[in-house]
Amino acid sequence: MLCLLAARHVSARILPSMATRVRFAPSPTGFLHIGGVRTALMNWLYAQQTGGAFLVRIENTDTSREVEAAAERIFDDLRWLGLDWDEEPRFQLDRVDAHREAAERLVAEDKAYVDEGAIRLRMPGEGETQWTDLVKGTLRFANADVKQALRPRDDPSAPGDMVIVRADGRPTYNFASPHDDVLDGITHVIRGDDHVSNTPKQLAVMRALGAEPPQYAHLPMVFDDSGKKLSKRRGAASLQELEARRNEPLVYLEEFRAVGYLQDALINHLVLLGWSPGAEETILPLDEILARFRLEDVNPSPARFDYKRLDWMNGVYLRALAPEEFADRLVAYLRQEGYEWDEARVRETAPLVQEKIARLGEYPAFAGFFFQSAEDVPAAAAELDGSVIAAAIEALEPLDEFSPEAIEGALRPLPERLRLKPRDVFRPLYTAVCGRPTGPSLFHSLPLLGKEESLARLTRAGEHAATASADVRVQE
RNA sequence: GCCCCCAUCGACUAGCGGCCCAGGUCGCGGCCCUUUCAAGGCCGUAGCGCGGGUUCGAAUCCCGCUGGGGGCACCA
Repeated sequence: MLCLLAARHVSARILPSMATRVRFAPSPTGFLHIGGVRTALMNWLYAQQTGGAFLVRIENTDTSREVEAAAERIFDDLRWLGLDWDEEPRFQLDRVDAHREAAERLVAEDKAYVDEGAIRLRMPGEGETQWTDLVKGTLRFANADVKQALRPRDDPSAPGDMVIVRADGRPTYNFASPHDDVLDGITHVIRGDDHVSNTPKQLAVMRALGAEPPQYAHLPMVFDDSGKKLSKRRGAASLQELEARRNEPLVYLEEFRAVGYLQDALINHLVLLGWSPGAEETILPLDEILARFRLEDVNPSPARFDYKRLDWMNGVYLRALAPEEFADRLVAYLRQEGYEWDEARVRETAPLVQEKIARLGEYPAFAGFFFQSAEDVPAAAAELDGSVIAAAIEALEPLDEFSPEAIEGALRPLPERLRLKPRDVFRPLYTAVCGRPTGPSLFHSLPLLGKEESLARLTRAGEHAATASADVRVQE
């Protein structure tokens, strides 16, 4: 038992010395899916750990402006996450000629044949195809079953040989992909679970090509909250757009970016989907992940994407940032999201919100009142309390120095004086100043607004409170 | 329909035959702290899908069932 354990770890260390090459191969359809991001991450981690190369291959079927744009977005997403790749990204379509020639060679060797203009690979009808998957262990398929699956359901007399080049000359995915892997010298194919049943077909291609097959690692799927596969849907790339339909779960990396998650938190959360360091730790900075991640330890069962846990984790990372770093991130984030707010003011207010928000995207709603004038701050009458506000005005009015300490000295005694709970005093005040019952420390926010503006807001809110209660009385 | 995979608290997981009347984290509940809200502290909640084996002993090994998922094209 002991030596078995040892062997497992030894093999993981020895294999890498043979210059591993892995690849992430997204298709350029729309946005980069978060499940794909995890696949990319695990490929990248493996390459980093083994000193190998991480390649990106765009599996495009055509070359259009859309493909170009989608590829560019994928590169941008990977760069944003810090998953930098080696060598120039490949485009599958750039190698159609090579694929076609390889297929023709197979025909010449009688390993494939032409059928109604298409080229089909002769598939073995007996025996089985098996491989040792790095995460799933030994996987085996009866060759007869593989063939059977290749026949259309309504045509049991079909040959059951895989088309590798279509009649129109375009190579098929299950031929192009393994051939690309051969051409790129890929040693480890790390990809989603949904490719398991493609693997025997691709191994058949490898075999026919006379190539040494790579190691395979099939990562379990990522499900959404409801336990279904994270589905593709219309992507949204801006905070406003996402807020408009906030009940939809995020699925694309751009969406996670748009609501203000940090790279480190996202990576930390993603790597914990299907893998655990074994020890009782949850917060793992990248260097820690790099030191401890083992592809062999990824567990084979599917995982749900836990949004609440991500929020918690993002908050942890946000709070751990040095204040200047936090401000930098916030400024960059707001700029990216199109807020043209005064940078100096954002920086001033940043320390007041750092401990309060879990995502950078919460800032506009939480601290937007700093960028509004008294008239624009919404007056939520229900939360207001005229007498409390009047007392606050009275306490603040005489202050010469409008400092946090002075304000605290003036407001802190209010609950006791009014014989109210602190909560019943401060919620109305927050509402008056921030437009909602919660916000960053009043003592620190008011000096930033200035005495005049602060009193203006309180006064205005006081009037609202008065008319509101008058309305109520009239109705009664 | 056929093939393949998976199965520990609500979620992510630790567990590799005795150290487990199952541990950690999120969530949820309570209490404390508190200028609102958070954050923080403390306490609590809750799980080995079912049935058979194997074994002195099983969450851990084997078989079956059930449940979930993935895949079955001249799509990628």
